Amino acid sequence: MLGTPEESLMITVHPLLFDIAKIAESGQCFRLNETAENTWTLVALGKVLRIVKRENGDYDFSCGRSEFDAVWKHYFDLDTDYENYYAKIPASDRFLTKAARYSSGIRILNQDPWEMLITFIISQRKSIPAIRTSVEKLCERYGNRIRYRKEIFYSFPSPEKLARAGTDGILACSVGYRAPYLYHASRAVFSGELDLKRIGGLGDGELKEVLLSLYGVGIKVANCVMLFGYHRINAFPVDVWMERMISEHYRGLFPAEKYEGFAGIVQQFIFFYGRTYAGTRKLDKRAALR
DNA sequence: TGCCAGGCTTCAC
DNA sequence: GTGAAGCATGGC
Repeated sequence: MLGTPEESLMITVHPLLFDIAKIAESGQCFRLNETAENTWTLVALGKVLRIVKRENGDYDFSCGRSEFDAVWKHYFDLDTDYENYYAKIPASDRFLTKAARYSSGIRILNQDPWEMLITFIISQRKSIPAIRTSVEKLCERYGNRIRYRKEIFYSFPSPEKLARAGTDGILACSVGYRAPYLYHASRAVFSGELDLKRIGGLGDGELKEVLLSLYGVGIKVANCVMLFGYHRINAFPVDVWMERMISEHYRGLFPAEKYEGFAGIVQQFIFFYGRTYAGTRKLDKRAALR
């Protein structure tokens, strides 16, 4: 029996400074999961992509060259030379140097602004595993079915689907008090009152202003949407982990102006380092005190 | 079982 | 303008 086209397509690449495991755990995307040893499955842009990491560092992407070049190369930000960013971190900042080294391979993905808006409204006061759960419920309930290698996945729901779901429908996805926020955003986009493509043409300041005008979107969520949905790499989201790191290592004041133009990338290094490495140590300490 | 989580809106003052 | 209270619910 002949396989489907998707089964027969594969491309092998070896991007520099690219680590899919770290990206999956970096807190910027919630639908990239390690589904088997050295194998990750991504649902994004209405597609399913499987990525396998080989022992020699090569990556197999389950798509053809044309799709890789047209879609995924940009999605994973593979045209950007991250070496430039690492080079700009002064050795005098030992903490940031360590965090950047630890986070080496993370890239800021080019994700869908609509998905980022909804996902990061959900994210407030939720842990990353809990965000994944809510997002997945939302997709299963209101997304489109995608059949891939005999498995069923679900695309991210459209603004129309969520707007028609209403607050009660959205509430069934474990989003709690955020349901009205999600409903309002969905209505705004579906009605055309908020044109996510058009605002992509605005400058950073104006873009942030528009995002902040949405019910349920504050400074943190606006910065996340800017960084992860509009690739405004100077956006600098500060959550409880960032506050913790800044408090511990910068006496409460991070010199973001030193990293003008790419502060968001530096932020991602600190966040990832804080939440995984330093965060684990913190948990270990707690366990030791019990 | 209780605490915490990629925060925001509302309401006193 | 500023600070505190209240908010739903899953994961550990």
